[in-house]
Amino acid sequence: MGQNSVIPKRCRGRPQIRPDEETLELVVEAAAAEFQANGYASATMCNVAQRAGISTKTMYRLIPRKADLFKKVISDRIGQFMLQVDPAELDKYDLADAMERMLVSFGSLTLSEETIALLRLVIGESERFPELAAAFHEIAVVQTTNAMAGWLERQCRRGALKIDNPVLSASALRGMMTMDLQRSAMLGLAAAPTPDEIRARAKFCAGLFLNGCQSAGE
Amino acid sequence: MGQNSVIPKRCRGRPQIRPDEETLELVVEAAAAEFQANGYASATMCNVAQRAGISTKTMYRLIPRKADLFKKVISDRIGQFMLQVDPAELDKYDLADAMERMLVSFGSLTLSEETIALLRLVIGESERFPELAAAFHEIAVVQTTNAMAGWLERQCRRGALKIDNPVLSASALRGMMTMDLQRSAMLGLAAAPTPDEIRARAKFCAGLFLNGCQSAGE
DNA sequence: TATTTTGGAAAACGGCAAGTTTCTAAATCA
DNA sequence: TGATTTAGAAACTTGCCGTTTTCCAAAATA
Repeated sequence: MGQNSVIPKRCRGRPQIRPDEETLELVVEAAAAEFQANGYASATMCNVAQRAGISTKTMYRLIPRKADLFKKVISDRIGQFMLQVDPAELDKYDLADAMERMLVSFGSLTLSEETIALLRLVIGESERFPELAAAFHEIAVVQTTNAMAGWLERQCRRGALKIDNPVLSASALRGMMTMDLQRSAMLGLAAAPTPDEIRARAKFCAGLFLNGCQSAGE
Repeated sequence: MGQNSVIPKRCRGRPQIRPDEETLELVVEAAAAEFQANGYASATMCNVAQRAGISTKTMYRLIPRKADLFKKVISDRIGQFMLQVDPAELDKYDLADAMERMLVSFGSLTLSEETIALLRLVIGESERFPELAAAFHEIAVVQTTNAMAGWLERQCRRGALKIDNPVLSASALRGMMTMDLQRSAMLGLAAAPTPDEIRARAKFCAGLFLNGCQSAGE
């Protein structure tokens, strides 16, 4: 039985150049480029096939609908959005440094060229593909917010922070860190920020979040 | 000369039902609804004419290209984005209240159904219409940020705040106030927030911005 | 070599939507 | 009333694109 699945059952006729899975992978990569370059409506299946270096016939055998191809492109890429927050690792640093590091991770994730292109596509097509919008939100927003909120809560238990609503605080933190940078990039008005820019903004946001900016108390 | 321009020069033939300007206004409103409902690519000129209650012939006489119609819809609506920050008015309140009020104004502006629909359109079509993206950014982002930054700077001069970079701080403040709410709405996952929700978030953000959340100093 | 299976190029098909045109009715002046 | 000008409905043209199909060369087995 193990042998059956390993040994390729050679049959008559011209053999496939690649297994279908590999060809499909080529198609999905080509489609990602095409959709990102032109958006859903203006992307054409002919272009996708050309980018992939195969004929439309072969492409349609593997993935018969444009809408399905789009869904596959998006959902394959949504999986990248896991924000790794390792509390034990972060505990090695003092509070401000730890928060800064968390924000750098988060910023690098959400401000990459690829993420921004993906988000632009999902927003633009959220009417036509609401299930993609929901999936994106669940993974890229809810889960990363929860990861940050969990870390905040941990700091509260340690007595380092005093927060009533960690989820709300995490949401605010995300917003101050990435909103403007992400939107400028989505609108095509700025390149995705460099690591240095991300670090600088993380440092600023950590300071603001922890200390506020009121001069009265100082 | 004044009379010449006031007296309508009646000429032979069937008179227009409305002056062209009014008809064009109908078209633009109809187009706004159509674009918001379907996006640029899926909106059809036939639907626009139907919504406006006119024929395609009349519509094309007034605005010959779909792309031009889209530009007109968007740029007509970009003008609404002036954030009014009246320092004299805000000075009547204490710092936290004043900031809360400013954030409520800002939130009401940027989190309305209409603004969110507009932003979604601009983002989705920023490849095809980069000049619209640039105009939107200048008016809706740069100018409102500057208005907020100006107010922050004023508070610094009064000694109420201590801020190195008011523009960066304003950007952070905007982000924490609106990012998540706006994105959920843009993705179609939540309705635009109610005035109560906006007020609550403004209060939270003002507190966080002014005081931070570190418990060590308390 | 004959048969079988595969992939590619390109034509064909069908529908849709941008933009045009034709035809007719309405409304006004001479 | 007749000439003139305009609006609108609907048919039409045109071209694009998703999808299917045809035809043929390549590559394997028997």
